[in-house]
Amino acid sequence: MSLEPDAVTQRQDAPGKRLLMEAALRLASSRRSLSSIGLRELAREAGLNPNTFYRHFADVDDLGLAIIRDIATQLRQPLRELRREAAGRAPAAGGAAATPLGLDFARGQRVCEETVRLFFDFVERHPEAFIIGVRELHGPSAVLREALGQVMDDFGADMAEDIALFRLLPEVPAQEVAQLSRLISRQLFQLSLDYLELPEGQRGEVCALAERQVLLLFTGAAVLQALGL
Amino acid sequence: MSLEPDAVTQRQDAPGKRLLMEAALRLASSRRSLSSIGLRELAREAGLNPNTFYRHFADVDDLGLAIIRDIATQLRQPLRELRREAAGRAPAAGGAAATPLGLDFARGQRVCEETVRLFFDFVERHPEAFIIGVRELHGPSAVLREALGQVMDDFGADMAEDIALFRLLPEVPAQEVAQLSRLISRQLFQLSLDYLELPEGQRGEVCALAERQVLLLFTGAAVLQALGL
DNA sequence: TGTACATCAGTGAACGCGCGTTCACTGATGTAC
DNA sequence: TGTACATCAGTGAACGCGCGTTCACTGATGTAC
Repeated sequence: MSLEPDAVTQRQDAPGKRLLMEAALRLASSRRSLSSIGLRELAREAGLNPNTFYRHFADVDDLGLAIIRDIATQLRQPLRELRREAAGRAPAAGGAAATPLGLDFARGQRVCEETVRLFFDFVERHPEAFIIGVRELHGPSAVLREALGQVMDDFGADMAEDIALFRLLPEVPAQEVAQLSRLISRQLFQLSLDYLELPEGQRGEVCALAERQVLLLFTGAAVLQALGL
Repeated sequence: MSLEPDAVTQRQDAPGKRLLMEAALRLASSRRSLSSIGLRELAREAGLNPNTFYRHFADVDDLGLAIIRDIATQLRQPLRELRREAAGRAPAAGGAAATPLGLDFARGQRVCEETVRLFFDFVERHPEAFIIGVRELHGPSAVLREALGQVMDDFGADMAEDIALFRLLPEVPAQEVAQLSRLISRQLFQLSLDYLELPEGQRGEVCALAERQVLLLFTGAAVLQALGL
């Protein structure tokens, strides 16, 4: 079950296939959208014959799907581990006195901070993946949009599972947590682009903004639930 | 000051320029991203000679900017009016008893519902504008991204101004309201794509989800403020 | 162990086509006198 | 009021180029017997 993150699709692939996917990653993140990459442009970037493309992919959408699957596999498991690491480092509060509205604010805040910070560290190490992911989520190809929507929802589902596991929102029903997680997941992905666009020095601001927003959403969900709305 | 929404740039423009912009709107929303539209493809769609493009625009980004300016002008004022209409229809609660945490929940909820519903009605009448807006916000052209980011922030600033005007978050400082408004503004634009992608029957769900999210954010902001975090 | 054959990633030349861009032109509208 | 000229949106032909796709080929690897 737990293979090395980048081994699943890549190790057994032909070198040319890998070269093409890496070239597409490079081109799509810096210059253009995935669907508008030219086949010859791609081959040039990969240092291969234009024709080689057809040995591995039916068309550009096919390549896009392969890349998305690859990215999703590379990101999903590490992101879970990040979250569990963060939750593990922020122990639960002692008494019920510290938990108004059934919310352990201090712990929630610490987990948010930790997770968000680790998330953006991770963004910094995989810029292309995030640029392409967010861009194609609203891109012109319906096939890729759908695939990426699914990936995002999977991330959201993971997050919801962890929120339940660590009892971060004990009073809130599962379906609400799921919606909240999807919203946070998408929002963090959006912010990852802002993060990458800024120069080194100002990235901390995006991080702080994200922490604040996540805390805001957790609080809102807990309070609305407590008020029975 | 208050010109007709679509008169500002269009009435004085040459017919060919209008035809080209409308053709680009049609193509970019249905098929491709703005920056990947071919100049001849565009001319064909507009029923004009390919050459005519150069009479009005320097390059494709130039056309994109013109379209964005046009869209922003068409949307901004009507959106404000929508919000004021909604706020006007939801009168303030009577006593302080109904306003725990300094929040008039009943009124806030009604204003959210009304505004969000009117917003999605509006989305339904201008689908191309929203599709292009959100797509290019994360598209490959840095020039267009920047221009659209500015537009979104302007929308957010309008919203913040109205929140202050109608005293929907009286306890929350202006800067927090501004951040909250930007977040809501972006989130609603994102959701507008989901809305448009669904068939008629399921669109209500997106609307309900949006209402819930906006309420969640308002609540979170008010509570965090009240708790002094 | 050796030989014959199949598989398959990658090559290189060639095709027809649509692209962006240029040029010189037309014809309508506005303006000077 | 009429004539001459300038402006400018839109036209049509032509250019060279890079594109996607095809074909027949090579050479390495694996496999059957």
